[in-house]
Amino acid sequence: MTEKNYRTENEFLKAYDARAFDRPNVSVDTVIFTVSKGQLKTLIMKRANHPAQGQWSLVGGFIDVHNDSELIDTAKRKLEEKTGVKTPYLEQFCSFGGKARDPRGWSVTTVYFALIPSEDIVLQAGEGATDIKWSVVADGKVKEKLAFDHAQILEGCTDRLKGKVLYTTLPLHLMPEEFTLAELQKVYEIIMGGKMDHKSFRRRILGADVLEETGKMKETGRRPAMLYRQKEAEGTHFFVRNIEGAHTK
Amino acid sequence: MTEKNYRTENEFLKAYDARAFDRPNVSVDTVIFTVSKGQLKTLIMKRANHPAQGQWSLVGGFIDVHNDSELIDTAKRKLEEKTGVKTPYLEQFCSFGGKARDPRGWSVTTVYFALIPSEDIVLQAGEGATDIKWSVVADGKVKEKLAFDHAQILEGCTDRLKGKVLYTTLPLHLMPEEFTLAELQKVYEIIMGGKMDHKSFRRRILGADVLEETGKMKETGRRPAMLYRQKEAEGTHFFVRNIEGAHTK
DNA sequence: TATATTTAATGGCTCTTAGCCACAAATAAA
DNA sequence: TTTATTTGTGGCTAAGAGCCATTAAATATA
Repeated sequence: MTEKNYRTENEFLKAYDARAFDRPNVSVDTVIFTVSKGQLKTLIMKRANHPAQGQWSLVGGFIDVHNDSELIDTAKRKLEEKTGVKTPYLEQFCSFGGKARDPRGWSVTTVYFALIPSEDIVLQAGEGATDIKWSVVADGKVKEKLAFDHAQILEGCTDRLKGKVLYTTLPLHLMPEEFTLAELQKVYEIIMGGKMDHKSFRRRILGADVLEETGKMKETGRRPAMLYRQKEAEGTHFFVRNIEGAHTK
Repeated sequence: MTEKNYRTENEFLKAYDARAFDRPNVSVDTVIFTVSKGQLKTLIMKRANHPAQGQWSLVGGFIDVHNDSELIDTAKRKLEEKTGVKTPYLEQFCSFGGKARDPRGWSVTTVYFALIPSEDIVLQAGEGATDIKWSVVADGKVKEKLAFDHAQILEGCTDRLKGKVLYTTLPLHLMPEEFTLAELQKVYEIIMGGKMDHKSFRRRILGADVLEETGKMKETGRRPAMLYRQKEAEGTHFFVRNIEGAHTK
């Protein structure tokens, strides 16, 4: 970094000038997924300020070096600010960095994705946004034009989600407290974009031993269905075999 | 970001001061894996400068905002500088960021991992390092104490590699131009840390259709073995079913 | 009341592929 | 010629996904 020789590390740190070198901007963006009314949706906001003022973008912002201790804290802070949700499923997706992705110059964004159930969410535009809304994700895209490289980010994130649905129980994080197996299967199918055999699905999910019966039945007008809930302290289950056919990437 | 109102984006960008806000340091670190003499190894360097002067660390460095266009360029630049390898398998692993991981303050590092065949590598300590060497990775750890949070990074990266070996053909990137199936199986076993049935292995790899026979045989002192090479333009193959038993994370 | 319709849940088959183990083939050394 | 060692194949079992028919429980309708 610097060629000057310091005797001790403390001496070096004392003389260290954090602004002596050009460094990229660093932000955290979060692709917030939910499933409601039979559709996969993601949260987008209309930017209040330059650059890309007035354009739709993912939810994100700069790291607050004084209040955030880790990258995920920035993601949690922004997510709670917009949705009020404090304990979502949050997974780091990937980081994007380059000189061309933001007109302000070299920038890096670390992207997380969140899965939240759709019920009881009250959106708040809050700081930096003039509007905020759920937008339907179809084929990895929303109909709105997104600022910066956010369309590409969304597409990558959707691919990751679609991939993981084939061998994990991630969709459980999109479900309300109690749900039927048919409802869960529907969420799988919405994300995958295809039908699943219901016998295979039941065998698979029940075999994973991540659900427990509530004992209650859901009255649907036809034969009632058992209501399940996720077992306490069961993490995401990874299956050793994928649903459906092979996929080579 | 700023509350002041600019009429146009150009006006805003003209007035934009890249150093007006505290921003984290951004670096790229690469966990460079190879397999040689029956062991998984990673490249570590001895730091020439403060902080953590004289300690071993992963290969990495700051982004050169004037010469690197994207994150991966920083990784490639550092990798070529140390090993001379220009076209390795490079995959982004994860980013680590926080206020405590570097004594200079808030920092973010995007970690890549590289897989390179062990032959013909000439190491060069180069800038910022007084020494560089391959160190054996056992159980996700090297015997040297690593600077910053690099031990944790190495462990995470090794887990990712071990996980992917169960359902991909990633180990092909660790092989020389021509190799036998027994040699490839050995590399799988070294990474997994366990034995595989050779019939299953052959069936799996040959069924993936990623290899072609060279026609040449390797004379090993016993029955000669067919030499294979990777098929041109075949990417990493993803199997729909894992090797070995289930793993829940 | 009897029947049709719809959704929930189960039974039972096939097919793919990993695990296992025996055996044949090719080579060098004894 | 025999033995040891490594390469490579054959053939079986087991797990679990795909497929499809059947039964069960509710409502709607004739």
